[in-house]
Amino acid sequence: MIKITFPDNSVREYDSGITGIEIAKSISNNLAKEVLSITVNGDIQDLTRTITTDSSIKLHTWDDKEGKHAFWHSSAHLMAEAIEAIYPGVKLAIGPSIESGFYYDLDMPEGTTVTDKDLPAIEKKMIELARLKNSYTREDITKAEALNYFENKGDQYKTELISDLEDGTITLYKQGNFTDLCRGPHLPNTGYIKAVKLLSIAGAYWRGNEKNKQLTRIYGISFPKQKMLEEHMILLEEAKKRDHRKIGKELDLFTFSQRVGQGLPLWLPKGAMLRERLENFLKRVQKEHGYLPVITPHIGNKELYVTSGHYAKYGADSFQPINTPAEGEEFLLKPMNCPHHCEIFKARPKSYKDLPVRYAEFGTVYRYEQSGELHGLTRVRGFTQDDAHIFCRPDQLKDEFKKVIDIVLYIFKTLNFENFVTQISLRDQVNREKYIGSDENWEKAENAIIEATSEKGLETVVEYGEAAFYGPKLDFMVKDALGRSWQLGTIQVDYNLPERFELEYVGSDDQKHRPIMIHRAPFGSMERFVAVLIEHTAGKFPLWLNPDQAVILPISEKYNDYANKVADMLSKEDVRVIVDSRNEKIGKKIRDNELMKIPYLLIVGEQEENSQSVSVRKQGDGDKGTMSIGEFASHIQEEVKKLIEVKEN
RNA sequence: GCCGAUGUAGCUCAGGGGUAGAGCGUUUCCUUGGUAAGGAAGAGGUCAUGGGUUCAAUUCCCAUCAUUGGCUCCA
Repeated sequence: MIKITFPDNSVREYDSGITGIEIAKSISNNLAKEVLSITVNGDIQDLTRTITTDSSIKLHTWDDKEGKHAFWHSSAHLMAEAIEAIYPGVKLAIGPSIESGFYYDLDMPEGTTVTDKDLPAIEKKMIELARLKNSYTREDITKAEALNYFENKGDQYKTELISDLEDGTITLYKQGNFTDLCRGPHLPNTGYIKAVKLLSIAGAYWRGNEKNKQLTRIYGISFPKQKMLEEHMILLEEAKKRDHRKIGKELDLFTFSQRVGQGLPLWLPKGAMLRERLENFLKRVQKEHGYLPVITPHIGNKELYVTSGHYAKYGADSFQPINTPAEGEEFLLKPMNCPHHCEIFKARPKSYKDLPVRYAEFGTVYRYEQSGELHGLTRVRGFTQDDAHIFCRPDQLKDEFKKVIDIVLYIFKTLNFENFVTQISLRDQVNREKYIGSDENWEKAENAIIEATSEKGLETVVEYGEAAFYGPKLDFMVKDALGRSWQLGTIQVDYNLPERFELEYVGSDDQKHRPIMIHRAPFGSMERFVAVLIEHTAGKFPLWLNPDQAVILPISEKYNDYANKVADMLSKEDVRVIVDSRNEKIGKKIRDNELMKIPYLLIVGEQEENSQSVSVRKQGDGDKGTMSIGEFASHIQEEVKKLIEVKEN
């Protein structure tokens, strides 16, 4: 007998050689049906593996990510089996489960291409194979045997993967006629997979390197019940409705013009109003935190960027220099504000008593992003950073860094961004040639970030290789409607630019010292931030940000004059209000303005004119009764105040 | 930049080898209304651009541009 310990610390005894699925069955038949994988002493395994020693276990169902992982990973194998059956000669690369589903990278036989039209046939084959309920069976073989097997099969990707593995046992998984190199774990059999949807097809480089061959990647998702698939598809539809590109068009926020150029957004009046509100909000916060405004030009002499190191790093892939009538004179569209700000710092001598200085600018920068990478407002070629650079002494660094964290968190809190990931982006541990600066400075900078975040009690993930070329970063990542992650806020510690620009201050010892620089942008860029804000709110912006806070709807054209009078009065009270004076019935006006997501609809007709009032209707919430004009104005002011000030603590 | 898809009216889309359609929007007129679509008439398109095949191309083929799903990149 062996002792099995469960997550709640209860212990049961079983015969040695029991399997996970049998343990589940011993608890309840329902659990046995739902369980998908098992963790045994910290090791995720198949349910069908035998347990022969005292162990602590956890059974995973669809509700755990470990359970989904096994399910989707098995689905990837099932898809590969189906594809091998339909396209003989296909070579398989890798096929993992991902956060939402799975994919497989394939090298299609010469002359064969797969398009979305072929996906239903693969889905059908997968379901057909799933119904056979073939077991996923695990087999341990030696490295030599594995190499031999895949060489015979002519699968160079698998042989390459195996060659890189340590000597020793290698595991294969088989189901039906399909064998794959795999660590597992997998479902007991293919019958668990009841519903499959192949979502898209894309190119992906072998091992993620663009110098390698491009393979065909098929993304899919699968479920244990047909109904769950249907629900998931509805969810995807809902997410599409929140897409900032769609809402941006519907609400007249921004547009693009081919004639202006790709990736160069045009902010329409309503979008500009929204953005201006955000900028004013941040300006107020920054003023309270001791930031000083600066303004710099959109271009800079090429030498500026040679000094900063940006030219060597990005020059070839950027907008190319602007020439002047003078021989050999070249200017760059600015891709960064920091070199300009360094020159501002340098313009006057600084004492240690002057530090920290914090220069802030909504600086528009231009970067030649690859054409395939442009995406709505989230990835563009011209954008405005809510940039600031803090120049401080070493003894001030950590404290300044923590203050910036406070600003970012305050902003996220005010805007109800609750689901964000805080990522510490450090140097690549192996490839260091892409970074500038001394190891010593890098270590100091990296430690400063690690200490500041831990003292702030921030939950962070660490990513190596994600640092900027001049220093490590703390990034705040937020997801869009479709689950894609975008970097918004960023805080970066930099010892290098002060060196390159020979920045100095005079210390209390009357000696020259080098300041440390913090780059920071809480929004990241106005473009990207507004995009994510649109997706978070589905266009229902908080009252203090909405371009129009209220729209006045006259019952008929007879009341247009009164409507305009009300609009004037409210404007004087700083309420942003418009009048819908179209010759339409009131029902139509209500519908149209509800769809435009304007927070308050004010209906005015004979009764309101007589009593000098408005009939208030809240967006999505119906009739709120009648108020005097003054009452409504103070109601709006109160609501705005609550939204942006109560969260201060 | 790479692989795939897409490009028809301001927007959302249908159509299809014989030079075009719907709904919404817009314009004009009727209507002047009480909490999510009142009615009528009209305007609006070199079917992304450039080549090719064909008696004939918006439709088929190729290229370019743009958009888009990914990949790589992202100061």
